[in-house]
Amino acid sequence: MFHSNAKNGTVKLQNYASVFAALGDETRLSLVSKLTSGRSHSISQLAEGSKITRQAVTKHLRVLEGAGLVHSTRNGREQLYHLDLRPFKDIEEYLGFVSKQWDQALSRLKSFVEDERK
Amino acid sequence: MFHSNAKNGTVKLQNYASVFAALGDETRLSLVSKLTSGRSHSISQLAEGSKITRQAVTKHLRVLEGAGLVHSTRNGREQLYHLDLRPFKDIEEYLGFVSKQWDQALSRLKSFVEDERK
DNA sequence: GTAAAATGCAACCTAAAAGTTGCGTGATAT
DNA sequence: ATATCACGCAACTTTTAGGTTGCATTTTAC
Repeated sequence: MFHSNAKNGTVKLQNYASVFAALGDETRLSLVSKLTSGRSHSISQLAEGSKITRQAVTKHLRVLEGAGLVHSTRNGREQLYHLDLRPFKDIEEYLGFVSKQWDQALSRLKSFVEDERK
Repeated sequence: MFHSNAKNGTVKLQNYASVFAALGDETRLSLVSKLTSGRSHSISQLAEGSKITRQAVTKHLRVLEGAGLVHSTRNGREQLYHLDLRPFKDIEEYLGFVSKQWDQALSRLKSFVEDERK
């Protein structure tokens, strides 16, 4: 199954799935929420106050990075993570597409029923 | 972490996570895509042509149902599934919220830098 | 009334996800 | 120079996800 997005790039369902899956975890959602501050955050910053270990946070960040939701750069001994909005926009668009399909299908069904009544 | 949506209901991050997680699987995404036709589909209908067993499809449908993305009704010996757009709208809104936070944070940072230069 | 269809349920298997501990290695502050 | 900070990596454990097979139950078609 395929679907073309705004920039006319063809995106496989698989790509969407990996982005959704990356966001499908409370810990990662709260990491994302911390990263919306605009600034880059180091792993230690992102891990402090957390109930899980720094190493576990690292794993989550790599899942997010694998889905393209964040990128990282090194600065001395720190690894800095920041958001990339593009995949967010992509799935937002996909969700809009699903809604649109559904709405159109419903209105087709509705007019079909109305035609049947005549 | 909390976030209020359009209908002023307070939604926990956990709820979003379960919706994202439900969509974070290729098989379930293609089930959703089948269900956008507007009509209800039975489990057997949804399973035919699939590489996995009918029982596995049932499990996926229950994950979707658990996240509120689909609902089911019984009709004789058939179990019919149909989409519910609300959770789709919810996470679409959440994604918009994240983008907005990020954009605002960036513009604050930008004006901060500009102030520093004066 | 019997066979076939549609489903539910339980037990089981396997692989992956989520998390831990332990240790090693560069950067940095003092 | 030497602690200490920030991190990477590897091994390991536990839990969950995804999938299967087998069988029972309820509808429905003929």
